[in-house]
Amino acid sequence: MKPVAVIVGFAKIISLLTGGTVASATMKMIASATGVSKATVSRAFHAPHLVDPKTRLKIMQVAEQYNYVYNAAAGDLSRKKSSLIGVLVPGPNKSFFGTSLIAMQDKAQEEGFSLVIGNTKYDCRIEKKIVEQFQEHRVAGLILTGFLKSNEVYFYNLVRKDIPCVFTWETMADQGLNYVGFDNYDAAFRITDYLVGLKHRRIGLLVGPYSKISRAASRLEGYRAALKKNGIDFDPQLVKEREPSHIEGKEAVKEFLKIKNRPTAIFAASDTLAIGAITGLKEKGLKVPEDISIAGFDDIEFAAFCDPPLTTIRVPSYEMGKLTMKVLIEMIRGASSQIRQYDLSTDLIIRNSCAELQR
Amino acid sequence: MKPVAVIVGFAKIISLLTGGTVASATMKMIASATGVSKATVSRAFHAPHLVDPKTRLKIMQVAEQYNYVYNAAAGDLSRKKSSLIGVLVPGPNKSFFGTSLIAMQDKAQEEGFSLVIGNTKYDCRIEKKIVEQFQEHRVAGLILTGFLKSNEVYFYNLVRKDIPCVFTWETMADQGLNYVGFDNYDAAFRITDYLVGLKHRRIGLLVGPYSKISRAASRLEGYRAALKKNGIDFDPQLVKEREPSHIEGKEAVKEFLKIKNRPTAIFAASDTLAIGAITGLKEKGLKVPEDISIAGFDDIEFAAFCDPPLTTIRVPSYEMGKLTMKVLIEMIRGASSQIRQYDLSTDLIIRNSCAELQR
DNA sequence: AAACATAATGTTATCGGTTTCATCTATAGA
DNA sequence: TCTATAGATGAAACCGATAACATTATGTTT
Repeated sequence: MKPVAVIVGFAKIISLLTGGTVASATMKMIASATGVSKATVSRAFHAPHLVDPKTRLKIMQVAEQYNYVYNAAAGDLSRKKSSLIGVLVPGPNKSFFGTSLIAMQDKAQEEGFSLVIGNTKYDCRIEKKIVEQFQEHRVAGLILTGFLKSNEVYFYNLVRKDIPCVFTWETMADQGLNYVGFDNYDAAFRITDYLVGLKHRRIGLLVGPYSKISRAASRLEGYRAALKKNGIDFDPQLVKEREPSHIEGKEAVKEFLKIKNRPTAIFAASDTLAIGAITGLKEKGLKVPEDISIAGFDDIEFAAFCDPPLTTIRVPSYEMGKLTMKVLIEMIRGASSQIRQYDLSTDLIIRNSCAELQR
Repeated sequence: MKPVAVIVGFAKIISLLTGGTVASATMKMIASATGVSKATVSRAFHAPHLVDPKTRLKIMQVAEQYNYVYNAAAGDLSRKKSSLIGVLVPGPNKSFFGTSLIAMQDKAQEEGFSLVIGNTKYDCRIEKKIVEQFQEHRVAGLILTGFLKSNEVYFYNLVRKDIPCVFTWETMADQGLNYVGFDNYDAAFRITDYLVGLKHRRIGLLVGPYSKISRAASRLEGYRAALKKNGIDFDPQLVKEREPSHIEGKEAVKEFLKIKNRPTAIFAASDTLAIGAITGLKEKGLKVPEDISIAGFDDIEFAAFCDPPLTTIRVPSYEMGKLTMKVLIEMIRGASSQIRQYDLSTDLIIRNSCAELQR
């Protein structure tokens, strides 16, 4: 009853042909089989114009026949270059993984680079270990989604070592750092200000690990600045620092409810956190936005499909990923070591999770 | 007004210390600086028990001082091994990227492997190109989320070449193939059967590119089998083959509505497609599940948060990713070339997007 | 004290390419 | 016809490590 037909073709081929191991061919082998030198074979691949078309053709045929596969490690070694690009990803950030990373991958592939990824899990020891792994692989360049503050000293080494680095998902104050990001501070400011515009004055903030990650810290600052501008006192009680996951959001929101004079609106600085918060609220029998307003950050694909649809900040994840990779590759190739800094713009997306405060 | 404080520490360090390029040190340099041979340095790192503790200490100090970083390409070359694992990802599958890939990454890291990822975009030429890139990098092993049917002949080469390969996200009929998957056929069968249990007899199927991807083909087969079991004739009109994206789902569902004697339920063989379909339906003023039932597949994180919450099949993405990587690494290390096949189980998750047919 | 095992280190070939420099044709210009 | 020059190829060093084998120093056994 199972759909065997689908796979049978493949199965047959394998069972027919499986046999002894085929030791992989080398240029040396191709060379002697063709009757030329290693050097000529090498040229035939990477500098065809330097070799007689006839010779080249013969080499290619022999290579084909021997099932030759180029050895990138050997090539990279002797050429002192690398076709690997390291991408350092923060925690299991869905928004990042889902969109920016794909964009980077797409672009890298087009340009003949392979991506090596590493996930820090917000742990600075892991972060360090991964960067070391990257360096051991002599990556041609590095993409960093910010860095953990505790590793500052460490990171200066990267820049100093002339590994092309570009930061993404945040802007860097330093003039000497390349980045393709957006203004986290400004975005947080705007959405908080929007909430105040809806008459809210007790506004909770549910934010990522700002003591570790400057991106999160900027959002906190933006939030504070918006309060200040509107003459609202900052209340530390109203700030909760959580890792951006659905479950953390759900639990944190319940703590907000316990505060006397509880917030009438919560700005969750990631959609995942926001959606978790909404669930938590529903469990407690509260309605969004009637009883409490929730705003998110990221505009992940599903922000528009949850109930209620989420008011949030749209971050240009795909464009950012693509541009970041583009810039990095240009740095890797180009001689120009000019500093490149791009600030992409974000949008405030108003849906239905925030309402004017009724009283 | 900007939060400069956050980054200023880093900035200062960099501006203070940025200077000339540091040529990266080699074992040879460490050796001569320490007054020992290259071999001893190599041993100091990888076989410390073979070297006098005092010598080792001195080597380590010198290495530290010279800021030495091991060169993996060179090491891999001479050792004829590799610490890279290739992961071939199908299209921009959020569910995969979001969860399985993270799991793989976590596990790989623990074991000292780096991940190289490639995205096929459902294009068999790209798929081939990526696999070639992987081979050029001499990846120690390969994780394949199925393969495009058009590349069958090509893939036999991989298996034949003794690159450890494990397939994931689907089961393979062939006895000689390693996989960690789940039964797509069975899962599709169950959810379709569930729909029939709700009295539906006109059930649409919105499925991934089954002519390219056997995983999708299995879901189609499961759907057909369930219909057959219940004595319902298969109607080709009710099957739409689409790439799994939100937008495709939204548009495809509108075509379903144009069919005379239109379906009363739609099984969308991916949650993304299902959520897109729900949006499309809402746009047309139809209610889910009152007017039409929608079932999904994957149980992505947000399936529980859309409106209405989605009835779907839960796929153990994280466990699958972790186990796949575990199996692969065991294959890479272990001498045992025993075939490993794991079928993980899926669950039918009933939420509110499907209702009994009223008439 | 001779014989031998063991520990610590050095020598050298090798992995699979790239690249510089030298060599050898073949064609063009004088 | 002789030299200049470009075109095609080869020889060999090198990239940065590893590992088999050789060597030397140290300690143990009888």
